[in-house]
Amino acid sequence: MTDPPRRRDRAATHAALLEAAQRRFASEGYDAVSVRDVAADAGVDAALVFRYFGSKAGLFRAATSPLPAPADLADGSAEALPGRLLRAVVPDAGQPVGEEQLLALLRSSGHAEARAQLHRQMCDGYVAALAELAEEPGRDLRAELVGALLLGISLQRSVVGTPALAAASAAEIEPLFDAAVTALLGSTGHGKRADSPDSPENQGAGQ
Amino acid sequence: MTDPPRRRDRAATHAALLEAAQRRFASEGYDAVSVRDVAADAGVDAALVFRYFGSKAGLFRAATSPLPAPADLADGSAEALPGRLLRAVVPDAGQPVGEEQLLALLRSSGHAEARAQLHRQMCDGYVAALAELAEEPGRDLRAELVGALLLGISLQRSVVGTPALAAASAAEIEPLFDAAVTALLGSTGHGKRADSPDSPENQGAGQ
DNA sequence: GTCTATAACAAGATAGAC
DNA sequence: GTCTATCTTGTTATAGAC
Repeated sequence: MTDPPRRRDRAATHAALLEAAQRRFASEGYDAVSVRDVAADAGVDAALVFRYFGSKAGLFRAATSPLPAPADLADGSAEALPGRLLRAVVPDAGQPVGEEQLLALLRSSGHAEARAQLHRQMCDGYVAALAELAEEPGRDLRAELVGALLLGISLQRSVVGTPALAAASAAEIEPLFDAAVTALLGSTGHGKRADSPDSPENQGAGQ
Repeated sequence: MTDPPRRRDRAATHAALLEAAQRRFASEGYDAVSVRDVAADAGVDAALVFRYFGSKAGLFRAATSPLPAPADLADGSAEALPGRLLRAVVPDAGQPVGEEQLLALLRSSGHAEARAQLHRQMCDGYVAALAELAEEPGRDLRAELVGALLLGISLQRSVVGTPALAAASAAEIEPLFDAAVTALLGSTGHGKRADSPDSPENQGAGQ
């Protein structure tokens, strides 16, 4: 779909296959897309998939492993982290970051492998970083609830398609999102605000 | 899987097929389960599926349409609605309400039909009821964000499997959830609490 | 020698004929 | 209700172009 069918370039074919797989898996899920589909999208033959990725499962693994780097979310000021997370989920410039990979994993969550990867990425990445900001008691629970909100926002926008959320920009969502995150991370229902100088800026992500 | 293989009862066969389909579609998604699978679970032949439901798609439609009644969520006091929603998503008695249907729809969301049904159920049911409680400006956006939180909680528990949320009971989650809902529904970031006697108890669900 | 396409295989799917 | 035709799937072996 990118070039005339003849393209004798190992790297380019590999990349085209991977990109096509990311799009297909994200929009249709693992089972609904055949290796012939992604090969056709990439403009090459299906046999190439096995030559470069070993199997369909290998292709899926390669297409879904580069989830949005959790390291990028950990650096920077701690108080601004929720905002960074929000912009990662609802990009302003229209540039999707890891939305496709997340969708691919979710739509393929009937498979244990996809579920395991989703679990790892979520727990070790997002939730661990958020737990640094949460207060006791229930630090982990608080962090996971913020993660749930982010996950829900992403899903509402991409698959459920609720009108207001799908049309809203990050700037419009941010005030509400911030208030909710503050309520979830702070003391139980006391309406604690983020401007309290707690400064938990140690970013060790201690598991 | 329920009875000896011979059972000449139209209604019982129909019900057994439907129940098996709900479980299978929820745990594996539309594409991963074959009509043979659900027929075997129901203890009948695969051809019966086509006799009773017309096609595989018809079976899926029948298995996913009875989402948790949105009417049950609309009656009762308006302030208690978030709590009712939470208990619908994380049941105390271990009895999943509409979780299976939600999972089935999500795992099959690569198909436009499943996505459309998900959209309808979400928008016309949950979000419409929640919008009654939200303040301006951004009433719809506020309601959809609460819906996103609920959706995310359900997903974290069932597919992602984040530890704290999966192990928590509704009673443990409720204080945090309530604080977040209050923040989302109330005025922008002013930390408005639910105990304000706004009393929007008109339950007309005027679409 | 390396990259790509053709062709064929076994297994399993849906669906319709009996 | 059973059986079976037809199609699609993932995958491999083989042959062809650069």
